[in-house]
Amino acid sequence: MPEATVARLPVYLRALISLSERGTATCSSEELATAAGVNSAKLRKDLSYLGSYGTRGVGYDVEYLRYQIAREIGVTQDWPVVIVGIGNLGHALANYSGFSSRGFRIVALLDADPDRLGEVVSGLGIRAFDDLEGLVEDHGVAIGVIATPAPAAQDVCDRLVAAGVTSILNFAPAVLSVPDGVDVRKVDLSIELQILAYHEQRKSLADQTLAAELDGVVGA
Amino acid sequence: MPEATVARLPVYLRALISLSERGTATCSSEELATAAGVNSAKLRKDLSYLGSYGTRGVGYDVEYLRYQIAREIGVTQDWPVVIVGIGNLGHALANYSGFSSRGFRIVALLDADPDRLGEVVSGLGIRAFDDLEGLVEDHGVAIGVIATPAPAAQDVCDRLVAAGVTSILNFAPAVLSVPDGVDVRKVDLSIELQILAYHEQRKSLADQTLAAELDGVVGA
DNA sequence: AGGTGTGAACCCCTTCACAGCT
DNA sequence: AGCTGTGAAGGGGTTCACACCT
Repeated sequence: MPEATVARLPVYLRALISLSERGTATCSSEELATAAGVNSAKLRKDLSYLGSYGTRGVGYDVEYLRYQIAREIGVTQDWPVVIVGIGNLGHALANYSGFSSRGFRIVALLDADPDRLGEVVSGLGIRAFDDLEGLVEDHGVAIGVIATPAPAAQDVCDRLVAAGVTSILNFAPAVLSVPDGVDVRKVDLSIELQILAYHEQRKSLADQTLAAELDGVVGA
Repeated sequence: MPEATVARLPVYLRALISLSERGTATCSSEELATAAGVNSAKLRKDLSYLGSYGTRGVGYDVEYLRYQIAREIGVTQDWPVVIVGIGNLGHALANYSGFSSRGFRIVALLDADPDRLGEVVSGLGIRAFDDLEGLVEDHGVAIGVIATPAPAAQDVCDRLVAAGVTSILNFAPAVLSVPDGVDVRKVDLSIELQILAYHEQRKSLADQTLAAELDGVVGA
C-alpha cells in the first residue's frame, strides 16, 4: 500500500464517520471524495488497495467501509500512548478529544520538571520521566508523543526507544535520529506557517508584476 | 520551485540557525544535510533552485545561505497573524515561541465565547470574533490560524477569506473549501497518530509471521 | 444507465553519478 | 583533491479513460 494512500485513509475514515452520524447509509466515490477533499479517481484507487468493498452502479455502504478502513488502519484496537513534556502543547494534547475517540488512550503524562509532579491534567496526574520504563512495560505502550523543548527531544527519544516504544510523534522542532524499525512522524507548527509565508510572498509579487504590466512598465 | 523543496527550506533554515549559533562559519552539503535530516544530493538539488550560493571545493557560508533562504521563504519580513479559537490548542499556539522568532507576529486572539473576552493570554487580550475585519484591515493580516472546534471551522474560514486573509493554517479536523487564490494548510494531530498506528500494527503482524516461520508453521 | 475497479499514460520528485569549478 | 551544481535515470503517485459489473 502506497504511503500516500495510508496518509489519506484517516481522512476517509473521518468523512465516513461524519456521513454515518448524518444517517447516510450509502455513498458514491464522488460524494465521499468531496467530503474528504480529494478527487474521486484518487479515492477509488486508494480504496482498491484495501479490496473491492464497493458495489458497481451503487456505491459504498458507509458502515461497512468505515469498519474496513478502521480495521486496516488499526484503530479498532486500543493503543496506549504516553505524552512526554507537559507544557502548553502537552496540555493541549492531553485534552484533545480526537485522540481518545480514535482508539488512542493516554496512559501517562510525563515531565522532567519536579515542580509539576502530581499536577492533574485532563484527569491524569503528571508523573516523573523516570516512571517511563515501568509504564511502557505495564501497559504495552508502543506509541510515544514528544512535546518537550527542542534541546531535550533527542534524549527523550532515546529513552523512549530504549524502553521499547517503536512509534514516535514529535512536536519538538528537532531532527530525531532513531534505529531501524522505529517510526517517527514530525509535526512542526512554525514550518507550516513558513510554507504559507512563501506562497503569500509570491502572491504579492505576482500582484506587483501584474500591476506593472497593466501600467505598461513590463511586457511585449 | 518544486513544492517539496519549498516544504524543506524551513528545515534547512532551522539547521543553519543552529549551526550559526554554534559558531560554525562554513558547512558542506553533507553536514547541512545531516543536520536537516535529508541526504546531501537532495539538499544540493533543493539549493540549486535558489541559485548558486555555494563554493565548489569549500561548501556554503552559513550566514549568507541563512539569509538567502530566509529571504526566499519571506521570513525576513514581518507577518501579522490572527489566531481564531483560543481553547487548549489556541493557548498553546499563542504561547509558542517558534512563531514570533520567525517573522510571525500574533496581532490578535479571537474567540466566539463572550465569557472569554478580555482574558489575557501571552500578553494579548482575547477579543470578539467580530473585531476580525477591522484587525485585518488595520494590520494588513494575510495569514490566519484556525484552532476552533470542527463544526465552526468552515464559517470562521469564510469570514477570514471575506475579510481579506489569503493563507490559512487549519488545526480543526475539518475539510475547508476556499476560493482560488487562497492557500490552506492542515495540521491534524489525530491523523498523524493513526498513520503511526497503521505501521505499528503491521510491525506486530510481521513479528507474528516471522515467529510462525521460525516455528515451521509457514514456509517452503 | 450508473458507478466501481484498474491498466496505462503522465508528471513530479528523488537519487545517481559525474562534469566543472576552486 | 574536494565539493558543488546538474543532466539523466529511476520510482512513486496522480490522473485519465474505459472495461466491467449491477
